[in-house]
Amino acid sequence: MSEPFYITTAISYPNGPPHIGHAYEAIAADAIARFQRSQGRDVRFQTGTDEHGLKMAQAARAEGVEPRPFATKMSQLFQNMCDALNVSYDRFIRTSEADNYRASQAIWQAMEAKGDLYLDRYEGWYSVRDEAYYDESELVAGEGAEKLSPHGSPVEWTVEESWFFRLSKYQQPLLDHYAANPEFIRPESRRNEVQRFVEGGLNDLSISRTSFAWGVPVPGSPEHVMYVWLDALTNYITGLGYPDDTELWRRYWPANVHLIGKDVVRFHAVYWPAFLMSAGLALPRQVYGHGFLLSRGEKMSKSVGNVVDPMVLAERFGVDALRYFLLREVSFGQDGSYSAEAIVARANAELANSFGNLAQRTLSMIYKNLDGVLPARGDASADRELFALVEEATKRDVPEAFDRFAFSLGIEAWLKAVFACNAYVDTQAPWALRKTDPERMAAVLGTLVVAVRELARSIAPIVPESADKLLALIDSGADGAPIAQPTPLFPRLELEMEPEPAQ
RNA sequence: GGCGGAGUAGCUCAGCUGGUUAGAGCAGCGGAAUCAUAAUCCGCGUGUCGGGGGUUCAAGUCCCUCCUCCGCUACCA
Repeated sequence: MSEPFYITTAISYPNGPPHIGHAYEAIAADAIARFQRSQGRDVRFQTGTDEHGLKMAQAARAEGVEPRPFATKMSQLFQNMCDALNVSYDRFIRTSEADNYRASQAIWQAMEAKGDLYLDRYEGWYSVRDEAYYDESELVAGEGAEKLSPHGSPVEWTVEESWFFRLSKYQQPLLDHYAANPEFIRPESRRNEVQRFVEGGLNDLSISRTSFAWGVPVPGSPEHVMYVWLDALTNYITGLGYPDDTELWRRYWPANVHLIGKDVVRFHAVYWPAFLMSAGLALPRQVYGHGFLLSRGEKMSKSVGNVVDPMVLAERFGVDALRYFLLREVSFGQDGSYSAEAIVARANAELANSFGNLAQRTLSMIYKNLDGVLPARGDASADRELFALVEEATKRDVPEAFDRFAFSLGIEAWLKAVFACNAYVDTQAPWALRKTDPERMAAVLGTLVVAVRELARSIAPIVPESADKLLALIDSGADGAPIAQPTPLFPRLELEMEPEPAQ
């Protein structure tokens, strides 16, 4: 049986519709999942929505509905997005599902049994909007005598009975784990940040709330619901059947990678492993904090009005063009920038012109000059050279890069092979051979079709729909049957004038 | 304030433990070709490697310092 590979995205908080950042993470995770499958790994891929907490309850109230139906409606938007973007998840999990309640309560009880939970009073300046308590010293002055959080939101003095988790107890164990597992937090820069943070000392963590009811009830304390991050993080093991000793659980835990945004690194690299240690469970092998997507170099926010709906982009440019752009343009792990011009430029130059046209000119010549029957590959030195080059890219460079999530480097290596194929077409000039040496023409086209097939397989994790379509056409001629007339794989995109963004 | 990262051709960036004339892609300019989605191929880069100082036979690559930007984090009040 092949080696298991469990990958998760962060689960999205659906108090608003999905934006391009959600799409980016889902697409990246999907590319990893598809790539690992192509390498023969037994992949399990989970994504979903994180639906509890005060902000969801408030968003529901603002629409005059109960939290649960509201969450159901919003969650559906995220699942629709994943489906539209060809995100090949095995499970789309919702933290409000019954099995997540059971798993969250089970991990709670395991932590409690360990003696790591205690009841205390929590008091301080609480910001509803930030969903966080602040120290007096962190507050800033607003208009008049008003006190505001560091983010400028109103705060009020709140006293709450709360369950606490002895996070402080895990400071050293966490540091030991980071030291023993250098790959636990990636990229390197995030690892350093987390390490400094933990070295600075950890306070115990308040992990229950009594001020609202939309959450997982705390076992034995029905007036408490769990801190939203606790049941959110639990989703990663809920999806495998925890607390039951299931086949999924034994096979896929610990996860190979939690793919997350850099903003939630602390929850995944500090709190989550501490919870797991407390509950006596294995820790994930890696937490990878990717960068943010910026709009023309600027942060996206509702107030600036530059928030991008991924579904609109997918519709306008095509799912594969969008997927390709995001993984090609952005150096994974770092922040990256998006613009319509950049998508059009990349998609046209690399997908439509370089690769799409290579496939089209190759298959079109076969269709027109060889009655659509795929010829055998050639064995001249030029053919062998091209092969060696394509193999080097598709069998070595691309997989090596994709394996460590270096998508843009992998795609670059892939492109080099595509360029080489186009150069080969030009120097071999099969259209001239048609008259002078038809046999050689067939050999050249045979060489090309094999190369194109390899290239399509290699890029399939990034642009699955187009690659599969091309592979299906080529494979339809595997047994000597004539292939159908090829049609362009990637459309050339137009950059239409768009109205000024709404202010 | 502390810690960390970044500042290299018009644009996006590679440049590991210091060593021949500092690289790639895009854009731009010139040429070739015409099978193909007017797509492709070939050729062309004299850049103060953020500023200054230093170590060294030799520094983009190490040290000091300054400037700018970003991330994490703290404190003052």
